[in-house]
Formats: sequence, structure tokens, C-alpha cells
Amino acid sequence: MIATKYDPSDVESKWYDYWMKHGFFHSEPDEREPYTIVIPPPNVTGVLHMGHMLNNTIQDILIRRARMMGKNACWVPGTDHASIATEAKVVAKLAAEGVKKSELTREQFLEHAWEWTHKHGGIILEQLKKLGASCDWDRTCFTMDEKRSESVIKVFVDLYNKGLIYRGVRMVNWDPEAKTALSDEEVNHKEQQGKLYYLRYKIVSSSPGEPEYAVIATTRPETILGDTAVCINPNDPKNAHLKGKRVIVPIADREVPIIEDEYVDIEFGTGCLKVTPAHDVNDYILGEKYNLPVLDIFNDDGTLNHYGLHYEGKDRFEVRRLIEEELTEKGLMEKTESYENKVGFSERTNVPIEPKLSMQWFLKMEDLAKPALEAVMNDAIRLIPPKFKNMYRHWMENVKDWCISRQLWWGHRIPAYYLPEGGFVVAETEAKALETARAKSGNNRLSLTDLRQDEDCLDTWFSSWLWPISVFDGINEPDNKDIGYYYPTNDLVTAPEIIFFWVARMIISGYEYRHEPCFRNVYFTGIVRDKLGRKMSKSLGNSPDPIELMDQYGADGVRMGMLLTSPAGNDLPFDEALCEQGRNFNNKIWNAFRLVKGWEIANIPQPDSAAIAIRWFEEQLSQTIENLDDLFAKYRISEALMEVYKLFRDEFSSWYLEMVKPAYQQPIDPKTYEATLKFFDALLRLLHPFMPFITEELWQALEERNEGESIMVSEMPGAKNTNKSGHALLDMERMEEAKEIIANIRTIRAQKNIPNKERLALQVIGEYPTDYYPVLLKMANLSDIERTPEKSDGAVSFLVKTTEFAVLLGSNNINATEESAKLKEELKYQQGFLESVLEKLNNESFVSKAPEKVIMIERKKQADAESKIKSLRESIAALEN
RNA sequence: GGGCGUUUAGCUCAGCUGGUUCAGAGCAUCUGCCUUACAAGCAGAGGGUCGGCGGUUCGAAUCCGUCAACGCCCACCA
Repeated sequence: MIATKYDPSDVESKWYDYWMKHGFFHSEPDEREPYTIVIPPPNVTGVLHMGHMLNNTIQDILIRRARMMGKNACWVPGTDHASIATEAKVVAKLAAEGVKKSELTREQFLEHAWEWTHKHGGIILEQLKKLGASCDWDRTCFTMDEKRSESVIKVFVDLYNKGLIYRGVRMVNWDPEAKTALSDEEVNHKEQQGKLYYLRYKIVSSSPGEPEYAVIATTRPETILGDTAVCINPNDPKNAHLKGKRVIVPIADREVPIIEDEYVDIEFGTGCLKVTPAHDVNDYILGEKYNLPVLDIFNDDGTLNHYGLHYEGKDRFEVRRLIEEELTEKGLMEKTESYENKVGFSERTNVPIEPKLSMQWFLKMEDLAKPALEAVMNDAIRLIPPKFKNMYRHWMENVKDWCISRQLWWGHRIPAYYLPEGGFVVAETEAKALETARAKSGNNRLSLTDLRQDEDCLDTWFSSWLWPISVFDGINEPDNKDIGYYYPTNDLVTAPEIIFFWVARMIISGYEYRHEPCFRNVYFTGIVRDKLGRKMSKSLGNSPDPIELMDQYGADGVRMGMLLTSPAGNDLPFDEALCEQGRNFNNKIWNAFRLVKGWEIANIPQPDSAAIAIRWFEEQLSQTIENLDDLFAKYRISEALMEVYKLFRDEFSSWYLEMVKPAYQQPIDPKTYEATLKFFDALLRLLHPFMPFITEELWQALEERNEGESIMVSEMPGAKNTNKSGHALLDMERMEEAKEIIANIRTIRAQKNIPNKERLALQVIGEYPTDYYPVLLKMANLSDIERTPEKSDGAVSFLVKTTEFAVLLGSNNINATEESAKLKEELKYQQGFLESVLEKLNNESFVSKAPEKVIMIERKKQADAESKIKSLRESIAALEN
């Protein structure tokens, strides 16, 4: 006897191994149509979180479905070196061991980093296997493996040669913790409760005895040590007296000019702005405009340097406090106000960003962005849901140059080599660099040791943006077979948070290097949130461990749980109850299987009810398949799952199986059995992309299978090609009607406390064809169906469509008053309904303006209501007799 | 400060170009059932003036305007 509950624990690994053994995940170019997905590469040392679960489940569903639809499906997995995150982890690990990064050479540090990567790398890929991900593991890539690194360097050199990469001093977002520049996208702005300080700058010309001051409002008093001017708006009458004056910067005791520029907001603070070109983007622009000196007062770690005077070596926030005290003591602090402003934080280290001037590498984006913008606007690349198009357009139209250098070691080192006499060359290899350098300097004696390679490495996204091309080695070998076959890829599944970091840039590189879109559709998942609506995160500790969830509910159960409430682009309020629902559904499938496989087959005639059931379910199945195709075409994946769920649970289990099920310990006829197996097989295939493990387990057990057969490479059932015959439609309609009649009888049973075992007689009053009698008899446990002109006394009646049915109960079972009250209520409703219909029909403008079809419908409503009212009246009269 | 989006049952969401698939689905709730596939189940039931107001129309959840709440993205106001 098979267990009554499905146990996924052994089943899952068994079939995953089987799939691997037979190479079902592996793809090679052939004559079939390709279907390609590249995985959004997770951080190499990361572990699986709920976001990955959602994201990869969706990818797996798409890829498995495509495979079963006859496409040559290829899902390329891989990992990302995640330079800042990984370097930070390695630094922390070394620190714990008492080793400072600054004590190591670049080579030594990288050795540690690789060691760390090899130790923790790939864990996440193993976890994906547990989820059932059918990736082509033979193609696993890493953004820092040999081919990918080569691609990155090649692209850098190419873009440099095209004049798109340049080096320059710019104000960048400086992360004092990671000690590197960040791109704008890596900075998150958050509201901060802070203070607005009003500082007094003594006016130089004022008399020492009665000093006059210019009062300046700032949120960052510690930066006064870098002030090189004070700025007012030339149109500001209240500060007009300051024009042309000079002031003394407190503490620094430096004399700086008062300049005038309309940039200054007259209304803000005192209308008087301190200018610190080294530490504020706007001030920097002012500084450039008026040729102000630039005093950088910070070290790379956010402590003050020698410009900080007696604060040298102290942290910026400590200095802020100390300066407030000092200025207060000196009487130079007019007042402070509480103030809320936005402060940028590092995406990676979460420390406040310091705007800092530094030499960085940039990529010019304006021209590159053009084809990429157009592609999305004209739907050559579709964003799903399309609401993201607006966001995308806005960003692309205002795209700024991309700061691509990072002051890190873990990453692709910038292939720029500095010459001893100044200047630099950019080349793919040291040999080429030397060659170019010799040519450039005219010095043939130049050797490699004379050249100094740039210390910086590239932004991680500078490798990920090539991912769809580089995984097929399309940068190094643009004409290779793989890239020709698999590219453009089909679907990308990712989170909206990285639309600019990654998606937009991939599209850009796709057009630059392949002159084609890199994918056709981008499916954006939402954020996985907890029940309180908070984003799931490690720091909050509100995220369940995906592995534990899978142990508890089975991978199939969790996959279903993730998907049940996640339309594209919507956040997913995760609830373990959903996994439970998934697990329960697994059980349902399991038990349906137990039923079917438990039947004895005997050479007996097929009951009419079974024949009807088969005819109906065939149509029902076909119709659901059509719906599914449509839903998948629209990427409404959770709705598609719901559709199969209902098909299996409601239509198949509750209706079809109950209709064909033989009585206890009775055999089943071969025709019905065969048909049922066929349906079961089709249902398993439809379910397979969503729940790969249980469907394989049952499919293998459904019939004799040969080694090497698998549901995952079987064909997805298609809808019947026949145009809807009247016959089939009629079956659907009849069945719906029968279901309603049966439900009514069941309701009466429930209300009257009649046990299911007790057979009842049904009367049909009026028109109802006999075809579905066998179904009614079986499903409602009827002893008889009788056609009568009038229903008997002691029968409870109900209406389906316009036909009245009655269940004979015997007079003691019936409460005439109760029954007639119920009918009267129904009568009242019908009368009201009729009235509203008549009102419409009597409205001349309705009749004259509404289309014929609508009027017909209203007339039909009228007729139906009238007939219902008539029969209700008769029933009430009979009861009250 | 700009732009976008959302608001439909207790919860999560469907409802395309206005009219019987117009008030729906799943979950949750309630009521019966241990009915020999499944109590992790079965059979039923209740529940919403479609965010507010105004307009267009014979007819509005659906179109227009406006207000409100929430969310997201972008932005250099110290």
C-alpha cells in the first residue's frame, strides 16, 4: 500500500540525479529553435535567499516549459565576483585574524580572496539544484573566470580606443569604509534627522572692536576647514551689504572672498552659502566657475588630514561635534535648528557617502544609450510589466557618464599602464602595452618594469553588463557557433532594483557589441516581503531559510508557495501558509494517483456517466490548455499556476474522478481506465514546469518507462486543434448545468441533514434533456429522476437556468413555512430584477441607442425572470395549500 | 521638488478597447461530515454602495476631472 502522504525527501534528489545523469539540462546548438535564459549571477560567496528562490523558480518554469514545447532550451548559470561585497568580506575575515589589508601586497590579498571564493563559491549553485533548477551546469560561468575576464579587458580597450572611456578628476561618491568610489546607482539617499548650523564668519573690513559677521547656514560645519569662498545671490537685498567683502573662516582663520551667483537660494537659511569645492558637488561646480582653490580636508577613511589642523586624524562625525563646541565657545555659533535632509549612503557598506574629488575612469554614456532607449520604447525589448518603461526612459534620457573605476583589488584590474615620463597606454596584455608604450615614447629600451599598471579595478557591473554575450564567449570570438545560435537570449528574469545597474547596461552593451537586443523580454519580479510588509533581509532576521523551507514542504511545495501570489512586478508578501498550500496540493496529486493506480481493470462495459465524463473532461482540458498558452504568452505565471491548480483539484479530482470512480471494490472498464491514465499524464506534464519533482515521480510510475525517459523531455500537451464544435461546447454547458443541479441537491442535503448515503429522488419540472441523467444519478446519489408536470407535495425545489427541479423529502422533512419564506425572498429578488430590466427596456433612449445585441440580452433576461417568477409563485401556492 | 504607479471581499490579487463570464479567484472565516484516494481532506455557506466627490453616457469598477491615502523611481537646494 502506498503511503497516504507524499514524502518529497528521497524523491527530489533521486530525480535530480537522474536528470543530471542523462544530461537533460545540457544544450548544444542543433536544428531546433533555441530558447535561452542567462541567470542573473548571484554573488559568488552568497547564499540562497527568498529573492533567489522566487527569481529562479520563475526561470525554471519558463525554461522547463520551453523545453517541453520542443525548443532547445538553455539556461546558463553562473556567479558574480561582486567586488565590493566580496572584498569587504575578505577584509573582515582577515581583520578577525589580525591581518590588515594594508599590510598585504595586492598579490597576497588576492590569494586570500581566491581562497575565500573557492571555499564559499558555488554554494549557492548547489542550493539552486535543490530547488530543481534545470540549468546547463556544463556552461557555468564566473564573471572573473578566464574568458569573462578576457572579455572585460577587451571591451575596456575597445571602448577606450573608440574614445568612450576617459580618465578625469571628478566629484565622486566616496565610500570611506570601503575606501573606493561608487557609481551614482550605488548610493541610496535616506532622510536623516540632523541639524542646521548657523555660523558666523567675521567680515574682514569690520572694526575689531565691533565685529560684523556674515551668517552662514550649513549642515556640515566640519567642512568649514575646506571653505574657499562664501557665496550670496546678487539679487538678494538682505545680503547686499556683503558684496565685494571678504570674510574669515572660523578656526581655519583663512580669509576668503564673498562671491555672487544666482545658484544661491535667497530663501534658504540666511541666503549666504559657504563654498567647499572639495566636499560638495554644487560647491565644486561653483569652484570651477569662479576658479576657487580646492582644499580636500579628508583622508580616504573619512578622518581629517592636515587641513583639519588640531582635528587631524579624527573622524568626520566626531569633528562635527567638536567643532560645534569650539564655535559655541568662541561665540561664532549663532544658533542651530533641527533639520531633516537627505544623505547618501553606500549601497554596500551603508556608511554615509563623502563627496570627494578624485581621479577616476568614466564611460561616456550618451551615445551608447540611444539604441538601447529606442529598443525598449519600440518594444524590441519588452519590459514586463510595461510600467517600467517610463522609469527606464527617464533614466536613459538623463543618463550620466558611468564611473567605472573602483579602488579595490578584487576585480578586473584596469589595463592602463603609466609611462615613466608621464602619460599612459591602454592595452589588453602587458606585451601589447609595452609595444604601444615604446611606440608612444619612442624609447625602445623601455621594459615592462618601467611601466606601472593602474591600481584600480573595474566596477563589477562592468563585467555583468556583458553577461548575455560573454557567457557564450561572444566578445572574444564574435563568430562562434554558440553565440550565433543562442543569442539574442529570450527572457531575463530579474528584480526592478537593478534595472539601471544591470538591465539597461546589458541592453547597451548588447547593441554596441552585437547590434542586436540581448534579450526579448525582461520579467521583473517583486521584492519578497514578510507579513508586516518589510523587505526580507539578513539584518532584520525576518527571512526564513529557504533550505529549511524546502526540507519542510518539499521543493515543489515551496516553488508553488512562492508563485501563488506573485504577479510580475508586484511585491510578494511571503507567508509560509502558501508553502503549506503548495505541499497540500502535492498531497492531492499524490492521492489522486493512489486512487487511479489502485483500480482493478475488468472487461466490463463502460458506464454512461464515465463516457460523458471523458467527453467533457477532454474539452475542459483543451480549454484550460488554451488559457495556459495565453497566460504564459502574457507572462502571467501565477495565474497560470492557479489555472492548472484548479483544473487538477476541482475539475479533475472533484468532478472527473468522482464521475468515473467505480463503486467500492468494483473494477473499472478498460476504456475509462485508459482515458484516465491519458488525462493524468497530460495533467502531470502541464504541472511539471511548476512542480518538477512530484510530477516526474508519478509520471515514471504511471506506466512502464524505459531508462532515459523523463517527463522533463516529454512533449507539453497542446490544445485540441479542432475548431470548437457545437457538440463540445454543448458538453461544457451541460456539465456546468449538471454541476449546478448537483450542488443544489447537496445544499439541500446539508440543510436538511440528509446523509449522503441516503438516495433521493429528483423531479424535473419543465424542460431538461436526459443526456446528463447518468451524471446526476451518480454524483448526487439519486435513486431516480422523474419528469413531472408538477412537483409533488413535500418536495423542495430549486431553479437552474429556467428549469425547476425538486427533491422528494417526505413530508416530515419539510417545514412549509420556512420553505415558503425562502421562496418568497427569491421571488422578491426576481421581481425587483425584472423591474430593473423593464425599466431599461421602457427607456426610449436605451432602446434607440443601445446596440441590438444588448437589447436582445435584456429581453432574454426579462423572459427568464418572468418564467422564474411564474414557477416560484406556483411553488409558494403549493406550499401554502 | 519632478515623474510614475496603486486603491475592488478579512488578506493577496483578476477584471482588455464602457453593456450576462460584472461584481470574480485563491487563501482565511463559518456550518456540516473521520463518505474506503486524500481530515495536509470532502460538501456547502456567508462576505464588497469596486478610495471620496463631480462629470461624460441610454448605461461607469471600467472613460474624463478633482481630492485623499499609500508605494516606487529620479533630483545638487546648503
